[in-house]
Amino acid sequence: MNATPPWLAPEQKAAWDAFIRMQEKLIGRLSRQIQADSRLSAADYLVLAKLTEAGDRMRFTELARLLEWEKSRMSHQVTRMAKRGLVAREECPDDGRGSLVVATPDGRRAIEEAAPLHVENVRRLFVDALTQEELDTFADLSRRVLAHMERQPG
Amino acid sequence: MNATPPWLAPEQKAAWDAFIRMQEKLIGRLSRQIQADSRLSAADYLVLAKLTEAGDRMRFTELARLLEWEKSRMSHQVTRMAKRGLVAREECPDDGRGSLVVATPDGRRAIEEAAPLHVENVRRLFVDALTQEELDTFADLSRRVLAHMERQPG
DNA sequence: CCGATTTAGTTGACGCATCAACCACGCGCG
DNA sequence: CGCGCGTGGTTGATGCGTCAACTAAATCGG
Repeated sequence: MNATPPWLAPEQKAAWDAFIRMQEKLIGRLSRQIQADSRLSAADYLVLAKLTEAGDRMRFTELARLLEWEKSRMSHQVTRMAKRGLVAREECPDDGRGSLVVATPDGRRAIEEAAPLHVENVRRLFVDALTQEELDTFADLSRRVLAHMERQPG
Repeated sequence: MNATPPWLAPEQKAAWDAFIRMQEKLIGRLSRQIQADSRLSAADYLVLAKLTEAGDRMRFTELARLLEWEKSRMSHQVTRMAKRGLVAREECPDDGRGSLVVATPDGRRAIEEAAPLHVENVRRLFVDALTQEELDTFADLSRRVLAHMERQPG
């Protein structure tokens, strides 16, 4: 007896639906805004943000690790960005296999222009929706879910 | 004076980061699980779920409206799904421009197989992470953010 | 009834994400 | 030394999502 049923209880489903709808709209709007406001995609933004935060030059794998991206994803992304002049690849002196990713001046300029606009959108769409206390609660629950997931397989 | 600064306060940034990290991992895992557990993509799943919920046959635009998808996205998706035999397009008798999307028997079978597995993953990764009270709080805050966004332009 | 506009849907190009297969270098061990 | 393996990274195929441009049918105003 007492097998878990193959559906969610209504209150559980309600919570899940609310989260999914919010999350989709929020992420969707923000990434379209980045595109529209700057010459960067959301992915470009993330890469350049990490990269410039760390002195404009980083080991490929380290960058992938910080973003929690697969190496293949990172590689494709760097290829596209290099083609558009936002970053460059450099050989790694310490390790013949390795490569370094470097932000170009143009890449640096692009993120410096994009960042305030993006932050403003995050504020407008998300931060301003809740009080600080509510934000804290929300963050706390998010971290709980994250921690829970990290204990789960697959 | 009192211009909003071009960055977030640390407590605000902390909340934002926690949410983003959780959301990325959760959505990523779930959609990879759907792919692995069934012959459906996450997008296929959503389409077939709505479609079968509504009697296996729906007006194209209505389907797009329910999922809050752009028509172009819907159209590409239906094309891919039709190619794989999960749905079919039919002409709309009432409106010469219109088209109907119909779940095929194979599509119906696919979602019936996939649904319990997906629900179980949602439960395992998300629902089980929190108490019902916490889920309610989380849902409430999500709905508040959603409502706030809907009052915002762009 | 005719022309203008709106609505329904499609298409092509492009960037993004994942998977699987692959290449190349470094390193440890016999 | 040389061989085998792990690691660092690339590549190609395929599906997804967006934008902009387009076709065709419906509808509205005169």
